[in-house]
Amino acid sequence: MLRDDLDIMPLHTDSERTLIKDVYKLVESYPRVPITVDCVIFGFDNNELKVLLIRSDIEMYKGKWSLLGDFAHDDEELDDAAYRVLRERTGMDDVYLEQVKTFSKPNRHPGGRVLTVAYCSLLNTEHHDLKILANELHWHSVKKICDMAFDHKEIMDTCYAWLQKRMLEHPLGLNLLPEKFSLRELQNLYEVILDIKLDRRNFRKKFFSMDFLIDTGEYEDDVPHRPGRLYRFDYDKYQQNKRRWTGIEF
Amino acid sequence: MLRDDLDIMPLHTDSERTLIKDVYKLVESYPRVPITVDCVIFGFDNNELKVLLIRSDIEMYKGKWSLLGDFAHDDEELDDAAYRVLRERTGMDDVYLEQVKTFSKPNRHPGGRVLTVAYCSLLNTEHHDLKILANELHWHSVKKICDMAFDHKEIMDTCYAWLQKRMLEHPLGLNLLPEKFSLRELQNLYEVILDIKLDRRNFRKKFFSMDFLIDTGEYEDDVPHRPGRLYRFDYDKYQQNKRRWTGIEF
DNA sequence: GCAAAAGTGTTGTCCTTACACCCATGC
DNA sequence: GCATGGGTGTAAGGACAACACTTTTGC
Repeated sequence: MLRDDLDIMPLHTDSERTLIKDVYKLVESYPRVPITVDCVIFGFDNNELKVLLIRSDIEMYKGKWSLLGDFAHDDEELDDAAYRVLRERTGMDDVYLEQVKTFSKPNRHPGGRVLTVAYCSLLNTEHHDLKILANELHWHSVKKICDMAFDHKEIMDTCYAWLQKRMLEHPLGLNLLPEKFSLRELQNLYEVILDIKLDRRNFRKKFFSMDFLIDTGEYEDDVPHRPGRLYRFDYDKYQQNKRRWTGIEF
Repeated sequence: MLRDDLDIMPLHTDSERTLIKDVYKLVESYPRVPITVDCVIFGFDNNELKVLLIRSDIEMYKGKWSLLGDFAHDDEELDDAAYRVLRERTGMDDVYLEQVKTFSKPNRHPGGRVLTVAYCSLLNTEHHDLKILANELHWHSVKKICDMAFDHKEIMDTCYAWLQKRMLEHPLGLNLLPEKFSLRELQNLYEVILDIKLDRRNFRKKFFSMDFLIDTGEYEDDVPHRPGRLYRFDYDKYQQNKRRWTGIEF
């Protein structure tokens, strides 16, 4: 077929068109828009999925809760901006972070058009208790929160749905648990986030067959019943077997 | 636990903080960035996955191929901007279009910082032959294309990977076929895009069991062998059963 | 000793895979 | 009549779901 040849077609028509030489001038002619990043930072505590929020400092949203965000600095890649927000607010480096979606409704910000790029972050609440009381920064139950500033509820809902889907494809949830965890904790995590009930025996079988849990030999402490074994996530083994991993199905 | 009470916590500290009253001034203080949308428009023709490209009109990318894109107009939502680009270039409304990812490397555009939001679009090449010859707009084999302007190769690769994954979750591929298609065409589509080989009988069984193909009663024409039946996609039935749909696995 | 959760195996069912032969059409 | 792909059914194996009892610890 003729079309197959297009990739090596000579540049016969370039000379007929006017090419743009001054790319700076070109870019200058584009309209410009303020850009922010907003981080939906999930944590898991007390058998609930939590999200880290701050009180909005905008008068018209007085009392409402807001995602952690900031505008993107000049020449700052958006991933870096999101990491910066995380670092500034939680003091944590090295957390799970992924871009989810860009929100662009013209009236989503009352002060004029502002685009925002939503990021989803997962972290273990135990490591971050120290800074929580400053700045009205608090963990909120994802299920209960409803009154949020801007379109932040919509952004949070989008990220939650994204997380639910994503958790079935990768063992992301482990980012929400402490380094050592029991299988019960792991199962609770899946049950709560996916809002389903699972059979304990089948759940154990499934995860053991995936073969990336390391038995630490240690046991739970401070539980009013028989303590369970504690496991660690074998990140290397997961990376190796990643190709074979096709996801979880419940 | 105490944290459960946070959602109904009184606004005791609001009075101590300075609230922002002038939101316009706030937004004005943000740095502004030019935003574009880029559409990765896939088509399926001659048993190949194709992508619709235009010759770059920027001198330093002379001869290279470029995605179809444009800057976002003032107060234009990005989805609308992407639709506008599609409409202007292909004359088609009502095509599949979805936001994929935002690209923000500071040096991705030689004329200065420009963010771009990538969209993936799927359309049936048969309907768009008319406008293809204008403007150096052409369909290119996704596998063969390599020399592209800006970071458009990376964007295309990202959208292609996204499509591969997404096709297993939803019957997206049907957007790439004509309204009436044979099962052989459908299987070719999956085999080519996912780069796998499938058993013909099992493929048929799988799709019939999904129960959203309507037998038109018509048959292929112009084939040098026994003609196959033609089917249509039952969009309504798919919508109804969407909840039960958990994806395809090969 | 009692309450509460940990830990463990088996069976049936369903879904997936592998595989071979006849049929309709164009030439 | 022959080449090409269309159309169909079955059997074996593997994955998943359902299910109950014993063990260990705290109190």
